[in-house]
Amino acid sequence: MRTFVAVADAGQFQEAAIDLEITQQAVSKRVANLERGLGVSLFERTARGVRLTLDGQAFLPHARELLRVAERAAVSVRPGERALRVDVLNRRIAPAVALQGFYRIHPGTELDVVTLSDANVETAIEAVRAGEIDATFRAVPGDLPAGIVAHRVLDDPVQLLAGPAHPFAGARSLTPAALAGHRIWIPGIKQGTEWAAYYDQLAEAFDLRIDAIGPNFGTEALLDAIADSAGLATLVGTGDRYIWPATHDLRRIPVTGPTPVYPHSFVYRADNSHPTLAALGRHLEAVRPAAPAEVWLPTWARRRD
Amino acid sequence: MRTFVAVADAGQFQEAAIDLEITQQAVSKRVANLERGLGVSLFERTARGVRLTLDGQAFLPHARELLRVAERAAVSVRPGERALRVDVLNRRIAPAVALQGFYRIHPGTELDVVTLSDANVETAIEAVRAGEIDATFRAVPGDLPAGIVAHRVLDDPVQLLAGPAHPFAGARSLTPAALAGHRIWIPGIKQGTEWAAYYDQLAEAFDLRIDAIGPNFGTEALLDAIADSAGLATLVGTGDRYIWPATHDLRRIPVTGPTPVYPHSFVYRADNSHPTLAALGRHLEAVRPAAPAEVWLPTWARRRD
DNA sequence: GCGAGCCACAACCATTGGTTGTGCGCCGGT
DNA sequence: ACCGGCGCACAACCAATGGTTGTGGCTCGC
Repeated sequence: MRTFVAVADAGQFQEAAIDLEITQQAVSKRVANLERGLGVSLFERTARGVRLTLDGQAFLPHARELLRVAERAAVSVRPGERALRVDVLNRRIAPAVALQGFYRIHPGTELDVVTLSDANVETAIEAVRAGEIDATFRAVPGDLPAGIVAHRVLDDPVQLLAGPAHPFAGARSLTPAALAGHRIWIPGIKQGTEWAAYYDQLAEAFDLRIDAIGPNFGTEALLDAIADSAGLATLVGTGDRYIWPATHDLRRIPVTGPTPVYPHSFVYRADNSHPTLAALGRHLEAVRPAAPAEVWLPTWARRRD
Repeated sequence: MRTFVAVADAGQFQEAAIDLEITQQAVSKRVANLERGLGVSLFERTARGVRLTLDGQAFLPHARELLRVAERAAVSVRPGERALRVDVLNRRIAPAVALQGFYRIHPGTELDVVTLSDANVETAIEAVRAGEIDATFRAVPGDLPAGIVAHRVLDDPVQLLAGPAHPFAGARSLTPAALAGHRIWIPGIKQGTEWAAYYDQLAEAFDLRIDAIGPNFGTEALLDAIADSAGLATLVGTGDRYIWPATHDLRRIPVTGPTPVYPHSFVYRADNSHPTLAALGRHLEAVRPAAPAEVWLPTWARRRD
């Protein structure tokens, strides 16, 4: 491909060969192979060099695009000059949606969204410190190491997600206290994470019955189960993006009085000068949702930073 | 790359190997080579298969994009299913600009803009008939073969392009008759083309002195010459896109009373059912410029079709 | 008509990328 | 605790690829 583009630019095999630091015969072979593979002729051979055929002209911009994409792919993993790499707990929760919003406003930005495997807030912060990732969205219960900063950019109100047969299915809103004793499952929760710590404290505060999860068959299975159940519901973030079939007829019921919110912080190294990091930080400030009137937060998050 | 994506999808080398119809060892080698080339590790090897590393996660979307682009590149030259291929006389004149406008409104459309080499209207129409190209923008002086249709989509008013020292440099507009006797060069004109036929008739109608071009050193050289000359000017289309340095201080002077217009037709096969062709046709109708009050057209274009 | 310039073909060889065979580590069942 | 199955990596081997040099034929300009 690179050879094809070089020849198209040079207008002759000879010169392209010099540019590529190979022999003219090698260029000839490469182009012949490419033409054979595509089944069309890309150049008209003339006495003074070559000229693109119609197929060649049509192919050229695609070839250039391919080289661009290949270059970007290589850059995406080259330490030092790589795209901004941001970790999210999973790709369906509010921070991932916020990142998508950022990308929509700044299309073409070099941004890689990843998910650390088997990570909790400590290992994620360690990954930030080590430079493995540029930033992470986490709830931060403890203290931060020196050089790491965190901004509370997304306090996401919790909602009940329930099927049509659930007693609260028709409610406009409900209080956390009203949930006492009801069975609640949380999708994808893992012990030892800050996510679990949050729901542990929430359960304790309002006497909720958040079931320890048995085998995790994935979010789809959970949503299926909720849709069919009169006794089972789940808690999700307002900004989360869970997609379920319309036939499930699931309802989101806001929780107020107080509103439990999940305190997502944007965590990064203070000395990271990646330009996209700064732009993303500004964007997150700008779209920061307004806080509900009366909120419930875990003890470790009550002083807002 | 394909192997990397297959492994990422399958979650293990073994299964990817079956999908790709090669051995597990070959997959292992390919991935190892890719990792060596990139200088990073893409997978964590586990007992039950593999899992993407952070670098792998960042790399994966780029790899998918690369495969998409490669596929599109191959399709672009595959007869029968290829992108709409449209010929323009050159990439700077109004039809090319119109195509760009179409692409801006319909981004991602499979559209290839090409330029037939050494073609005049007859050979271009023959190329349309043969299916080499889907459509061409041409002025059509003669009759069309059966099955080929042409729509006058773009009557482009001619303007004088002159340097600051030219006698008409300060004029707001001028009549074609006023140009009688003045030296005029036309960029890139070739004898035997419909382009030349148009200017031949225009010259005859108003007693213009359109110089047969000597050696053609390209448009840039022509613009340079005009910028410095008091006696030399050129005629360009209103919709043309010629870029020149600001220091040249070139001026476009509208020609009216009557306004010579160049009648670009959109020419294609009536039986071509390419969806993009229909969309492009509709777009061209929609953006069709209003005709000036009093126009001059060559005799063969006076009945508008 | 002839030389210069450029591309294609042929012969040859190093490297690559595939195969088969094998070893090792991890997890799960007995 | 041990054993067996599963899955990846390494080694040896071989065919195919992709480079090289050498040469021939074509076209254009002098």
